Amino acid sequence: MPPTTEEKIKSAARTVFHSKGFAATKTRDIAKEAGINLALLNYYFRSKEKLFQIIMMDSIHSLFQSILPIFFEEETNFFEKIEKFVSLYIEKLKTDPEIPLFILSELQRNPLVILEQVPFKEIFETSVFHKQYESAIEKKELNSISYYHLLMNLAGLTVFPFIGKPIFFQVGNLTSEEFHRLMEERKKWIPIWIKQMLTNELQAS
Amino acid sequence: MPPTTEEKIKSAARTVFHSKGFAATKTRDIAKEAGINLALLNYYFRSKEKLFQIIMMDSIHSLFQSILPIFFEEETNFFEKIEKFVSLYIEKLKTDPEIPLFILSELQRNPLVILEQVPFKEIFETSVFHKQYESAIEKKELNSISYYHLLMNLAGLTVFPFIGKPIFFQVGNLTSEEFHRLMEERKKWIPIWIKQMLTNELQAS
DNA sequence: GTCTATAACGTGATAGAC
DNA sequence: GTCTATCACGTTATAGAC
Repeated sequence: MPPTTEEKIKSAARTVFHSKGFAATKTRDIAKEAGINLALLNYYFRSKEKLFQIIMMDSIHSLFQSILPIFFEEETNFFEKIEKFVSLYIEKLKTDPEIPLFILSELQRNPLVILEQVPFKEIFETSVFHKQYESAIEKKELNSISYYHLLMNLAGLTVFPFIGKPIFFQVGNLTSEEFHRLMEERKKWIPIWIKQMLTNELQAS
Repeated sequence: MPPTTEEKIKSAARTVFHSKGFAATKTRDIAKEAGINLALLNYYFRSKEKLFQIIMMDSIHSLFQSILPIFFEEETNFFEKIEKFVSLYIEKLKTDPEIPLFILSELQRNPLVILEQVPFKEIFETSVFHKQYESAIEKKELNSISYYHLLMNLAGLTVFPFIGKPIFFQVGNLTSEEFHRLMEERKKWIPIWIKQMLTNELQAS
């Protein structure tokens, strides 16, 4: 079944918006990428703004839908959740590496539209993951480090390599294959590093 | 001494470019922010593009000039350099939190202009920091983890909280004061975490 | 150096034929 | 549904008075 015109436009819009952002994207670029006429874009989506909102919501959804259930699982423990999250997220970012920077860039310029629609807060506060963390802290099984530090470390270690990719490529003449190999290694390392942070004796200097 | 007109324009341009990026910035916004007439912008800087290049080079310079010398010091050891870097960088990012996202966003859309002018590669390959790392690996004082992992972890842990700030604020109703307190804590924790990664027994699962 | 007025152009969107 | 042609507007940049 060949893609419909609507799908061709959405797919082209995703590509162009992801790489250039809203302001730098011309509707003509999208039409050209989709191999259709400019007028069709407005016929199907009314305006550039409407089309963008759809792509943005799709992008957020595609980035979070796969990993959210992990944090709400009852049958896995705290560190198993971290392992699953890191593996799945790196896998996702290997195929769509531009999405985080896309979201974060547009977020700075238009916070409300995005943040209002994504219940980050509820997600993290009410998750089983959060409960397991609090419980482990209370039982002194884990070092008492702020939950925010944990989230920042998890996100920073997992996502940042993809955001800073062009710089790392420049620093090391890294090829795409080498980069992917490094990301595969990180699937194993990041959970180990996180576990160390939370369980080892921490000697403040 | 009051700021010259040229300085007022540059300062306004920095503010607006940093928050909106090149494409979304209108020269009228800059003129208004600077409290001057639109024509003056072209009188002093010829074009929006030229003005942007100046701001971009300034931003890169301001983000790297303070931390680069650290990596080339002869008198400090490997872990002392990490401590100094983290402290200085977080301090810098507390006053200019938008610069990393600004650079990374524009980088994706226009890699050459930026990467050509910043010798990241030389910086890291020829640094004393890199030599100390290689030497410690050879003497088996450190776990043999790729240098890229080290750079990614260092950058991810330090910079990512500032890039993802709006999300963390949403997740936790974090106030600006609490965020700054967390960043102060990270000045101490990040070097410790990095040291653990490099020196502790790492049990692969 | 600084301003007002305006030229030149690009872009989002629509009208209307097919 | 899809196209060509065109409108309406905003934006960058400049001309020219002061």
